[in-house]
Amino acid sequence: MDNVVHGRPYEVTKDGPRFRPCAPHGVLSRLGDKWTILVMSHLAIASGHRLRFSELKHGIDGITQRMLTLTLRNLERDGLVSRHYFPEVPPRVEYELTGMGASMLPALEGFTSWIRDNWPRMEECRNLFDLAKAEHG
Amino acid sequence: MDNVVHGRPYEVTKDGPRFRPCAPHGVLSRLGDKWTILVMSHLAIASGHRLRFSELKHGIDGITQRMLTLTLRNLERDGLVSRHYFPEVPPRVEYELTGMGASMLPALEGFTSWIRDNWPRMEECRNLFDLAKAEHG
DNA sequence: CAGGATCCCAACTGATACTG
DNA sequence: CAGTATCAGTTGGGATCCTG
Repeated sequence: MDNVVHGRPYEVTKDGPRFRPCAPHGVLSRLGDKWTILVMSHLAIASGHRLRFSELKHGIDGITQRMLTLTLRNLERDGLVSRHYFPEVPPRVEYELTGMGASMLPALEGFTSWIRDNWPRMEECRNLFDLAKAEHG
Repeated sequence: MDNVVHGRPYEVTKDGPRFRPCAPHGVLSRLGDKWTILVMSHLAIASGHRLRFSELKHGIDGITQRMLTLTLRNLERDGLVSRHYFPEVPPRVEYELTGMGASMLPALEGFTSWIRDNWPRMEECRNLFDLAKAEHG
């Protein structure tokens, strides 16, 4: 009803709370894709939160031209990044975090700092889990 | 070298900072998959942070048995959820947030509250972007 | 009840080649 | 330089059937 957890409303039925897929998943799945966080992090530490295409491409190990383009288009579509095109020869294109994009950084930082703190333990848990699974058969 | 942003170390080269794929992406891609956040949210609001398989299945609209099992196995492997098996007939299995799993909730909540606040604007941006793209050709 | 095993399709990603 | 277009490989997820 008016209940909300993790940004998601849920209804209380006689069988318990019931969620349906909605907003948070869309954003998290975007951030969880292969390159988006790396692009956001790069822009986050850049002066003016602004970099040109080739700087991003060079700074992100292993990204292809195609995937960088797709990632930036998605971020632009979501209003998190703005694209600045300079009709020179050769052309120059700069990408910049928007106000909304920059406003996301503290929340993202909060979350990723939890990850940093807990990552070693998660690795340990995974190893234990895989080990237990391997030996029991 | 010792620079860190979003939980990720990066090295400063003569051409600028350079990241490589690492920890935060793994966690965010897990949370960004189709069902994980829904499962976490459900356990978050459950009494004792604990629910049985069928309660989760019934409470998450559209999830299949297979995907719920896979999602829970991944969470268990990461040490975020623990599995309690009761050898009765018919069998009963309960899933519970671990201490580490519960410790993630505030960070997740911080992030999803940002999403909730900014979601309408993101939707608007998407519509504008799609519209502009459609009319320019 | 909980979940393993299979099959199949859709979506994501990479590699490569081409262009304003 | 900063893209777009195309093709191929891989992965994610749904549907279905079977079992302790």
